[in-house]
Amino acid sequence: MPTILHLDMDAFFAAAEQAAKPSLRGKPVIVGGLGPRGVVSTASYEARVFGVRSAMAMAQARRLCPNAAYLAPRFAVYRQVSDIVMGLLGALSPLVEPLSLDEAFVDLEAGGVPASPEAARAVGERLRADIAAATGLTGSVGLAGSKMLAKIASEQAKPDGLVLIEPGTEWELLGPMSVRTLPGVGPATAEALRRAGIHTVAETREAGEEELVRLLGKAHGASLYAMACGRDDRPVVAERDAKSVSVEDTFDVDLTDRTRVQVEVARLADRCVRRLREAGRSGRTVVLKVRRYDFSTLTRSETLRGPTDDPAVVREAAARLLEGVDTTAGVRLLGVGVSGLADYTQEDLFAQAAQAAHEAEEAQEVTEGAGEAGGAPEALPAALEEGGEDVARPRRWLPGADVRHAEYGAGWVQGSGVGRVTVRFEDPWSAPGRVRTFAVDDPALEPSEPLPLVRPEPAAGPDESPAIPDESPGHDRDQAHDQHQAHAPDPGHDHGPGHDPGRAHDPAQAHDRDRGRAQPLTSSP
DNA sequence: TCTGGGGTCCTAGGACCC
DNA sequence: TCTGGGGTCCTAGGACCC
Repeated sequence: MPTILHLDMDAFFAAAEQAAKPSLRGKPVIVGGLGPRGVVSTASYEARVFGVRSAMAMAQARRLCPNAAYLAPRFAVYRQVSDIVMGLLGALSPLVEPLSLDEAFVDLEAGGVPASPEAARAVGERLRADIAAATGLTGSVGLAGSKMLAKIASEQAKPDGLVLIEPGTEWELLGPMSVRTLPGVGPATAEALRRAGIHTVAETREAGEEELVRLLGKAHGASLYAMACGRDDRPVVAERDAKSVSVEDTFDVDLTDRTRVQVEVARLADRCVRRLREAGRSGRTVVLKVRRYDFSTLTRSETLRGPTDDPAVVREAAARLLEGVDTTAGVRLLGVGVSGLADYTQEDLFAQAAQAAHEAEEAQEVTEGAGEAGGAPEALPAALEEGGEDVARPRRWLPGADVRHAEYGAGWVQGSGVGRVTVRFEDPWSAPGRVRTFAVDDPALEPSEPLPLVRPEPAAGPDESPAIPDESPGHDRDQAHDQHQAHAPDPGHDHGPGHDPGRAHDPAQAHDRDRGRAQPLTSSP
């Protein structure tokens, strides 16, 4: 019986941008890292027509689709939308397993949905309608008796559809499909299977478990055989505790200066600890990751005597690990992680005491003013340094970013370069807006918070409308927009000078691997 | 202008212990 | 005292996923 539902939002990041920016609807939109080493997170269906795909180098995307809008990801927006969607899933069942911001499994049986195809289909269709109403975006739903099949179903449903796999039809359905369809089969496994003459799921079954174990190892071979036979009893697991926390940066230009490498490792250690603390955790194993100029990657790790969330301890461990790594030929990526996580409360007393002493010391330093470079390690200096080296640092206007102009109201950055920034003035509920250009340091222009994609209900009953956090006061501004003539956008070309080379642009990104045919998006509510 | 960032799980060898 | 046989922890690397 189809008791598992898999939801996958369609071209999530790109669709959210199209919903937020009326001038981009129906046009190719590519969201990802905009720097010289960026990759595509999500391409809208209009961009996929040109061959642009997730995980593709941004440089290649620009060659394939030079007229697309190229935007930096706005995670705050995607998280907001995701929270709304996950909330709708939570209403279906207590057993919801999010896989990412835009994807989740739901155990319908645990939610008391009757075990019939009709009931499952009805729930799925209603969910899709609710998502469209609450977010303005479309999602695809797969329904089946297992996680694997539900996911295959949602893939087939894309975009904006629903597919239910009737129990008893799995064997036939799976047989002709590529081995790559099965979870856990990536490029390496597919290649190993290909060399053995195995291309399809049917051929995988025919090979037999023993042969697969011989080819791929015990765990992998056995699970692959089960999957190929349509057997998948993995349960839907609600909330799993994170097992590690890590941060990494790819640099626009390879680092060769040893001191610079050391500085970056210290910064990463601080960022990592900040995230660790936000999660209320501490960890025992510190991991340093180094990707060299030739893309070869190595990790070095050290396990401490007890868990810590002390930035100085992590920084020192990372620095020690770096000592054993030759970086003279150039480093393209550095990362610092912590694993062996424990709850903060399990922090050993000794470390806690040291930590407390440290913080006291540090508080003092801060009050003493611009303390720098002292032998004493300062905790979390990068946190302050990041935005804080204020004064004359020119503002960076990332394509896609929300802005507000004193006179023209809400808009977003279309591009910037040679001392100018181009802004399109429109909001999620307006008609396509007009473009204006300003000096990058125009005081009337300032960064602003994203607006919700769906206009909040004019406060009727507090219980009625979906919860959209409204953190931007005064979003009903004047702004009469020019209806006609939203000329074709052509943003993003000129992210040109004005960015600091040697520094990564958009460290955080995520993925959206859905594939499918092109189809115009209906993103307005 | 080749190849992001944040995770999970598995394997394999050596240390160490019983 | 010639080569045992687990278990567990640690480290390093790799595949895979979104």
